[in-house]
Amino acid sequence: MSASKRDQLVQNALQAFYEGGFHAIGMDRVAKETGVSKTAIYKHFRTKDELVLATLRLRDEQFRNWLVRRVEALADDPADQLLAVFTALGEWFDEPGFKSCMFIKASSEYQDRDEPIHRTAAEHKKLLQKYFSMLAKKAKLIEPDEVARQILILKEGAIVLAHIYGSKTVANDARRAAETILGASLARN
Amino acid sequence: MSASKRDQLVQNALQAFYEGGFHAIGMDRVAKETGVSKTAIYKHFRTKDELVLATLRLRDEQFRNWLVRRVEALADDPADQLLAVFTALGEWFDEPGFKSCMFIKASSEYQDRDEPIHRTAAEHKKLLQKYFSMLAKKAKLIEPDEVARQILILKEGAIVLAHIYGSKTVANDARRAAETILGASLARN
DNA sequence: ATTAACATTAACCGATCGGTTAATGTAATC
DNA sequence: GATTACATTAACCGATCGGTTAATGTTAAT
Repeated sequence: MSASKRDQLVQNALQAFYEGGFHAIGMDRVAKETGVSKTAIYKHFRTKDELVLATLRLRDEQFRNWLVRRVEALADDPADQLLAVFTALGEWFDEPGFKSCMFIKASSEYQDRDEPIHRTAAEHKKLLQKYFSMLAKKAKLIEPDEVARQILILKEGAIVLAHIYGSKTVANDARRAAETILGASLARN
Repeated sequence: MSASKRDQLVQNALQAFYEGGFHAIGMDRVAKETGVSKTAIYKHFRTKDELVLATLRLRDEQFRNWLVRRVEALADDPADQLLAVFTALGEWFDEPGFKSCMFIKASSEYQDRDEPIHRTAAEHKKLLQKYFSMLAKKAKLIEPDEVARQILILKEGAIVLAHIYGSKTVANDARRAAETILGASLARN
């Protein structure tokens, strides 16, 4: 199997797990929906968990790339970019295929914090927090790290609620909350 | 089976699903851990999904009762009560058995919004939102409904992050964000 | 043309899935 | 004491779980 075929397998498995859930989608189903035989899959991944890990690593890269690019397209000023996060989220929520965050779902199904899959989800969130922290520092906020953590909390809450009851206002509510928080952290300057 | 024994079955099943996940815990396992035979379980619940629904209804009642009582014990003023939500959450996060919110996990494993289990999770969140809305109105905030939705977003985000990487500051961060939001909504009065 | 190396297929493994059925135990009614 | 009603047990159902193995292609080097 060529490298690109392996990538396609991971991409298709990612799609299957995202749409169907990790435990609910079996390896036979993965084989069928990716067009790759089970034997071929197990040639590249020793266990299902390793395949799941590969899909999460791909998702991490895809999601953070998408977010950073979309945010940079939406705003120039770092403070505005922190708010643009929620504009981008709102666009994501409106996509027909939106089904919450893959890492929240992964941590829901692999609950133990020392499981590699759970740890991968945690690392993804840490990287997002670092990104927000960098923006908050560039925006010269008083307490950039705390604000970054709060932005992350708003982001995760918005995703969960957008998935649970597809509210059209949730991205907007989160954005306005972020505006208030940023406003308070700027005002003290 | 007496009514109280049925309640015990649901309570034990709730514990098993909360700790192990809905798809990961099979009915044989439920039977073993509740001490009730599978046949006896299926006398009261036609399907596994109906048992899951029963556990969610119980959890909804338990969680909201706990939250309201804890909040009322922590503060008298309605605005302070909205902040006390996050103090209560922090206590919950510190409990050894804490493993995220059962309804977030349910909506992660039963993703389709028209599934009864998913809808039950949505109703739980709606009821919390109503509770926050009532407090916000009693606190005479300018935009009580919007603030209530934002408090809910902060709550869900805090739960997710507390579960994913057990941060000790996440409840505090959310609380301070709520303080800022409430402060802004009071200041305009 | 033969052989060696690699992919792919599909049958198979024991275990478990959600759910049912037949047999056994137990208690109350007659 | 026989009968009825109900609980409980455990064996069982086909399907699917994660994972393996043997057989079959296919390709490339000899």
